[in-house]
Amino acid sequence: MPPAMSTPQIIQDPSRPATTEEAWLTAAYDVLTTQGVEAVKIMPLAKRLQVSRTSFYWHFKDREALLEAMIRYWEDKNTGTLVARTKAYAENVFEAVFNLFDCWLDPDLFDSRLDLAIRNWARSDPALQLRLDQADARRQQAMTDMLIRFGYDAKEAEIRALTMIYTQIGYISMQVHEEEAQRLARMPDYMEVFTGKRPAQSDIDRFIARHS
Amino acid sequence: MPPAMSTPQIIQDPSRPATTEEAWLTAAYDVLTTQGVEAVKIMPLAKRLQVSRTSFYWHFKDREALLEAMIRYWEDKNTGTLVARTKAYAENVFEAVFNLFDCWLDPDLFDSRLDLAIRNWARSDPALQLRLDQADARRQQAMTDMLIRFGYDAKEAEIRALTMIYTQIGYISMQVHEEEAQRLARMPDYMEVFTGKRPAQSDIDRFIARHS
DNA sequence: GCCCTTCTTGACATAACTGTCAATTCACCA
DNA sequence: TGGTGAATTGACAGTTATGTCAAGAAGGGC
Repeated sequence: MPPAMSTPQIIQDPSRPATTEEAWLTAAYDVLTTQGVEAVKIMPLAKRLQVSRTSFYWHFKDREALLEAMIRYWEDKNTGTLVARTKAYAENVFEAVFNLFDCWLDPDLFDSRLDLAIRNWARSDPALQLRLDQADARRQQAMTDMLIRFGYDAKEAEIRALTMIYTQIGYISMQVHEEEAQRLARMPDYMEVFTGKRPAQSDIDRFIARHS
Repeated sequence: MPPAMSTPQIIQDPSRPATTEEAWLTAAYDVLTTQGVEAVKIMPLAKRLQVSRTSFYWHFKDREALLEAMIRYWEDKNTGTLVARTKAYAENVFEAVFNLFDCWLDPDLFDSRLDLAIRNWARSDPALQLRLDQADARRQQAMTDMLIRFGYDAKEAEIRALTMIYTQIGYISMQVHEEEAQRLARMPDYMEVFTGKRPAQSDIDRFIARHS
């Protein structure tokens, strides 16, 4: 396996990729998130990178290996951060859910485009679907546990966790294009729907403040 | 344009397709909903149908035309039914939202697999994305109006409508596989999250009754 | 029986993609 | 300067898809 497969963090590097290998990875990431797996083809990527198509095979065994690198990156990143977020310090349920909302707003915490791409891809790849199901189960458990910690009974916590998850995925899936400000402004209302309670103005202010 | 393009209802016909043209349509529909547009290719479809690949071109101008038929079918069906459902008779908001839940439970009312497929497809097809955005706007408006009719103020109605839409799409997108019974059992809890109020037992009973 | 419309087919032309391999370039360093 | 390993390349071989066309089958009406 090529070295970069275990450290595909490069993908997020804002600077222009340093090595050709990184260039292949970022290009693949780009196409994967905008057009789906089917569009991740060596020939077009080579054209875009202004590089010989066959040089790809020096860095990666085959197309499969490139795609595997994408999955690794996703696994390392998305679910991990989300689950960690449910365990972050919070004085009340509003603070806890606002912590989750951060993932919604900050691309560094949760890569929603990639999440969607992986999801679509998994639909025609049973092995990937399995990994995805496991990731989803972890996310759901973590969110349910969080709500239970703040006093919801198990059944209600589960439904509310599911609502949050589905809403997030639905939002991503629908490719909503809201103004940043509007999105932020709506958060307190979502909060009320998700928790069933109205947050204190101080909770809202703290949340808004850290996103400005 | 081939005749069937304006009447692709055949897709839902439970019986084995009568004509070859219908066979192409149902096969395309099948692949589209399970594997995505990219997988809708003439050659594999021909293989599956045990028919010559080239006979396709007698029925349809080209691959494009087949895909257009899929879009037409989706447009004719999904948004139309959903919007109609928001206008159905209801004595209170619970009854109204339960009417919407019907779409969730009854594949005849709303084809969620197709909806998801169209959504993914639209990500790499700007023209389709436009049509999809219009459909989404219609759905959202209809649901918001419904909630306003039952006493929610405009802003709250909008957020609650969005939550319902995102939850639905998220549920579809995540390919959840719940037992029919569990799914049904959870509906009253979702109801409470979505409306912010607890439904009367009679509303629940009426809903459960019509899904047995 | 014959024709005409409907539908199906195989041969042909073309394009895009994948992967292998041996030859070549490049950059560094001893 | 010359050698060595890292990286790149073009030619080759193979697969899968698209679409055109002219020839052929199937089945009814006269």
